[in-house]
Amino acid sequence: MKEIRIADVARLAGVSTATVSRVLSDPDKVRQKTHDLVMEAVRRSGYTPNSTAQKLRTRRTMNVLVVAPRLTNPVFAETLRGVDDELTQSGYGIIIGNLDNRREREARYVDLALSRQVDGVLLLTGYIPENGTRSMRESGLPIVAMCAAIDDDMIPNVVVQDREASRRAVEYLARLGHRKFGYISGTPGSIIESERFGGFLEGIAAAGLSQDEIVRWEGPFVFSTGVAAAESFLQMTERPTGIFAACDESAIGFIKRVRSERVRVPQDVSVIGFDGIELSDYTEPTLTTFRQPLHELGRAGADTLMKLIRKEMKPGDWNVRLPLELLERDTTGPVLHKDYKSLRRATI
Amino acid sequence: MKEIRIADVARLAGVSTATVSRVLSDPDKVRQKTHDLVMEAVRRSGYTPNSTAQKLRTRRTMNVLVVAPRLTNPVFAETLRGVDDELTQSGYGIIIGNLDNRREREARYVDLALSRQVDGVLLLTGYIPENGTRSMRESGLPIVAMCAAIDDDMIPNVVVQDREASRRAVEYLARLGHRKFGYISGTPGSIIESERFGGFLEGIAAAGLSQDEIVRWEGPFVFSTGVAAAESFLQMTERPTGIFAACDESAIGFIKRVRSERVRVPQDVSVIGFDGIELSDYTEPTLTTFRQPLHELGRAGADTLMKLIRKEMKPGDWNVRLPLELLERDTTGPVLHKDYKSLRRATI
DNA sequence: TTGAAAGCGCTAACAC
DNA sequence: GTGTTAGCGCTTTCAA
Repeated sequence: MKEIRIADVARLAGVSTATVSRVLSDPDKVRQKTHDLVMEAVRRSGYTPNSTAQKLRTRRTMNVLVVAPRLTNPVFAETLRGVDDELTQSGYGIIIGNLDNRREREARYVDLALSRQVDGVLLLTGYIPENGTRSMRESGLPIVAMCAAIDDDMIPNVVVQDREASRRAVEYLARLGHRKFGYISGTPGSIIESERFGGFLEGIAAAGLSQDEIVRWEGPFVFSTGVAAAESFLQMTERPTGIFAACDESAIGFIKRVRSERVRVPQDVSVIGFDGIELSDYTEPTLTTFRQPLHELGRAGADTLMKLIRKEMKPGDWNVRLPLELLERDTTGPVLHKDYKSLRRATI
Repeated sequence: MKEIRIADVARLAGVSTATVSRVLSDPDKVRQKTHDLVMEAVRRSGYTPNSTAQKLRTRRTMNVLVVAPRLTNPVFAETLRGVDDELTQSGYGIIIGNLDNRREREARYVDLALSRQVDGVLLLTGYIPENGTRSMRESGLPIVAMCAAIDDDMIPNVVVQDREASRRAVEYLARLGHRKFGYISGTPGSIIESERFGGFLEGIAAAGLSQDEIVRWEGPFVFSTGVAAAESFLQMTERPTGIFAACDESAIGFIKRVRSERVRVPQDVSVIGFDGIELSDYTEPTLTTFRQPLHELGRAGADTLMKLIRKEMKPGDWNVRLPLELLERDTTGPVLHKDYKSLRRATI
């Protein structure tokens, strides 16, 4: 089976290759009669343009690279859908750069950018990938950061207000009368974790509290981190009454564990999560949390990249910071001092 | 920032473009001194070859398309890792075609193949994708089917022996004395389901039993299908003693539900699953099941495609059928008629 | 409205 | 060992 080239179609239709090309890319530039003639030839021959040749000639690949730490993470998956929606609309394809949490896999995608297999890059990593020698930045391609701000004039940030929301979480608990706080962390060292913890501390300071008053439990962004935090919590004699978990999974883990020891939520302890995953609305009691606008984030990031690629904006032109929505549900409530003390006697 | 081309490097090193190309692709063909000279120029200029131009010239994209029904399915995820291992070794990249269970998404990937953006295709779909007008087959690209056999001389099958294993499952239960069987299906209409049910029926026939003796519960490949099957099972007066579930998830759902009604596994009912997912070894009791050689499947499929691309084999040359391994664990055992009857009186 | 021709950046014959 | 040169298949001036 021989490859069909544009010249074959041109010959079949009795026109030049230029005309065939015009019919396929901009039909209005061609007489109706010619158009029909060419389309018939295309159909008869089963011609599809060779995309590599198109790319070389137009110097556009119509592909965008999306680099993510780990695909199975539902947060990234949902963001990716937003990206997909926007990009598909603009006729762009997506090449997924899945790091699978291993930094050595970055090199591959740096090379992809350097060798111009994509027209732009969306970073869900929080940092700029490197291949040992060179950074993706050197590709000169438009890049948009979509997971924590990257401090680089050439890279617009389209992010969620993690820090602000974390601060608001503390304010919210403080307004309910809470004075003693617990913080369940996410993956130590990750950008998201440090943003959220930073916001949490800001909230503590704003409430006029000392950092000595808080308890911090460390662990990755998973259910069991919350369970471990709960174990520690249950051992304490002076328990915090307001718990902020850096992700819903650990909030849910925490609640499940303390409830099994007859600690009441929210009467004895208020818990607020982060992310607004689907499950948070199905738990008993339903989880108070911040909903991340992931789909919007995906769309906004992709939209920004499109503008950058089309040179409709310059990198410094704007930084988007999307707000999170507080979902006031049933795991938070006012402090009830008496109940809390009697409970402590009963369960310790 | 101007693009650096091979001519720039050539000028910088004082050699021809052909020499630069040789240094980069086949260093042995060039004198050591020239090699060093060129490499220095490459480093100084920060040159990376334009991959689109390479592709057009060599007529190879060094990319393979992998089409999968749904990425979040752990079965596909694990197969994909095997594919990745093999392909990376050969210097090939992967373009993931995720259908997300929506057939209309096929078109995109058919076009990808037709426009020659890949050198070959790995199908985890069980059928050949189409775009409404044309089939991926018309691309003329090498294709390998890795999920149920596709009956096409041009497409080698590298598959797992679903049918045989299902038959063996029944044989195994029959050997333990079971005569009354239940079948918990997977997604109705899917190729995998029909293969497994087909094998199950073969086993029933081979055991000299009638199809009237069996109970079949329908539902997708998920946990809740097993739970629903269990509800139905619990209502029965003449319960089957041997249950074959078309996937581990539903086997686990079934077991969990019946155990909560004091039905003992395996004393009252034997259950055998399919796939050998990680969880199957963590349940209580541990699940008897067939382990799918997913990683090997991925490697074998990718290896076959590589051979096809390199023209080291013709499509009809071989069809691989990988056997599944029976993991005899704790949810299967001999029939105990007496216990079973007394139990029935107690729980109904 | 259409055609001729140049050239995107690279590799691989072929010649030296 | 190295250079010269002819394309890979397409789009896009430019001229008619």
